Amino acid sequence: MKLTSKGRYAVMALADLARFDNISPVSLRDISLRQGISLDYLEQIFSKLRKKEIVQSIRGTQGGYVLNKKAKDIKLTNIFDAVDEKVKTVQCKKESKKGCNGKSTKCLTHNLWDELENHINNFFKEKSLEDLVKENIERRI
Amino acid sequence: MKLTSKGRYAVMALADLARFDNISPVSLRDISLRQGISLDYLEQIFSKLRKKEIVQSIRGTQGGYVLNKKAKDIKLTNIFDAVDEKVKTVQCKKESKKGCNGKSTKCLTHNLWDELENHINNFFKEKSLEDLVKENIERRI
DNA sequence: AAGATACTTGACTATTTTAGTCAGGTTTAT
DNA sequence: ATAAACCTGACTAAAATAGTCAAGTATCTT
Ligand code: FES
Ligand code: FES
Repeated sequence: MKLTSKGRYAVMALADLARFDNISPVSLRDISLRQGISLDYLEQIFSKLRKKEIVQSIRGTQGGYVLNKKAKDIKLTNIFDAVDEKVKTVQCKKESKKGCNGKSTKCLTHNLWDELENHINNFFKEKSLEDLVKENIERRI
Repeated sequence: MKLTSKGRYAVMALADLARFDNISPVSLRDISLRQGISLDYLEQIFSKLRKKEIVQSIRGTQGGYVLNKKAKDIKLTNIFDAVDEKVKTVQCKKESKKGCNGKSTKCLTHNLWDELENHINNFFKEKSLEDLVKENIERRI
């Protein structure tokens, strides 16, 4: 069970963005250099973030991206949702009555994995981008 | 972020095993049929579980596997450990002082992912095989 | 108006990981 | 003897991931 780069980079890039976007738009090039993430890959990620209205783009020279909401209103859930980083623990389709083994009842572990999924998602629902930025400022002092 | 089959099957198979192993050894063939898991794959998994002393094997006709500890002393952590299903959220090497971006300090999100890793592992540390068996018995009533 | 910067889009590909399969064993109860 | 079941290691197909690449378009600065 591991976190993929897409999710990791999305949060990392937004954490970087959130520190400066009140001054001026932040270009992906800068984020790429500061965070060591491929520019082309960042573009894919920000395209999704923009479509889900987490960031706003400003084209042209001196352009870049800015947050589209307050940092405290952007939860990790929203970010992960936007870039399709999903938590998947059960194997079956949740809506279906059928189990993952093809049988007509849910398997022995279905409830367990469902609990796990909720457990993980709770973490993402609680944490906001603001929490992350604050923590980094404190560390720096 | 998703759970892999290896971890899922390991727990599923042990949950099945735990229900009957007090009567007689449970053969992988039976588990394979009941849970719909490939026999060959189960053998790989149980080889690891045996090496980590979670199950004990009994060879020959009428053989099979039995738990090597009490169900309440087998935590999900132990199972996942045995089959190398690890939770990996940070990208860097934890021991190292270096960050995942190659720089000399940890990245902006390192602490966040570390928290997440602990959050998930706590779930695995608390849940035992006994919990799982009990839950299934209750559901059945 | 020109040039540079930076966003936009979609297709393509290499690498890695996962999820098995396969072929050949060995042990032991009956 | 023979069948049931464990044991081992190597091999492979499929899927997912993590990018790259190419060809744009918009806007600011000079
Ligand atoms: S995970 Fe849902 S039935 Fe097995
Ligand atoms: S995850 Fe550890 S430094 Fe980025």
